[in-house]
Amino acid sequence: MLMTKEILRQKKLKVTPQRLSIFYMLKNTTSHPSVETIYSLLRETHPTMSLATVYKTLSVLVDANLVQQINVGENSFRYDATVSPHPHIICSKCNEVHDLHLDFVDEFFYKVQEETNFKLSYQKLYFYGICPTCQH
Amino acid sequence: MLMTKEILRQKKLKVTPQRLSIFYMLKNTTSHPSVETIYSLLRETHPTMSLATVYKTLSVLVDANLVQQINVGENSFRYDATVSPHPHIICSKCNEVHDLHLDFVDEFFYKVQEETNFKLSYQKLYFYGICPTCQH
DNA sequence: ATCATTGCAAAAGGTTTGCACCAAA
DNA sequence: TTTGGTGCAAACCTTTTGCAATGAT
Repeated sequence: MLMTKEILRQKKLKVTPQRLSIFYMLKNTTSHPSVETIYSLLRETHPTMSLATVYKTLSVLVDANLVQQINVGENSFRYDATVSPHPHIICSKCNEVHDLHLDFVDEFFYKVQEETNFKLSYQKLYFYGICPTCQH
Repeated sequence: MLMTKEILRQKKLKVTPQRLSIFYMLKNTTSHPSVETIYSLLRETHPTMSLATVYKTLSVLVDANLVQQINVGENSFRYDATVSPHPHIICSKCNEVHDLHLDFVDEFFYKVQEETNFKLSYQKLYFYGICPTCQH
């Protein structure tokens, strides 16, 4: 919990219980939750927290580059406290979203930059299929 | 125009002026328009077409695999009549979305499949940066 | 003639905003 | 004490839905 507080201070963000709890929860899940999911889970421990606060807090965390927003093809966003540019893989059956850490991603990034003459800043890579568990 | 009609017939979709015009326009643009853009452009030539029809038609075309839906991080979808799984590159300044045709994409796809044991069906790859024109 | 598609309006998400109150610094 | 965050409700925007009228086969 201390760590979380310090990171917020470092970014010159006011430290509030709401911000702490949202950021802390995102750092401790691999499920890439949506706003609705974050809200319902935190309601259990923070009954007064409003949906608007969740939205506002996430926006602040994204702007501070502490959290990234992803869109996997649903009509809502999901959030990920791992901000390094890593690909995501989505199971079309159970709809779970997993992080991928692949060593050849950077190489790919630079190849694209070279071929296009864009000045690239980041990438979002999504892979869709059936996960090993759901294949049975 | 004949081509468009035939493709719809082939997919056993009823051929209507609305479907023809939406599909035809998507096949003849590289701008990856949103529903709103498609609707306003087509209103000029088809004043009675409704927004709901644009949504329903796009849904039909996506299901028939004649059009793909992409989400580039906006809170709305864009549409692309090139259905082969190619990456997109987005300029963060002018917000234009371009197709990328890279020979090493397939290789990348199979590498991910091998490493993850997923049975992959498709991928969505987005690159973000500043385009050559906007760099000046 | 049949049955799917269209257009309209209403409803349903998801997200944003304005403002009074409250809490962090 | 000041500044900015929170919570509530209303508004907004994109997308979906129900249904009667219309059009494609």
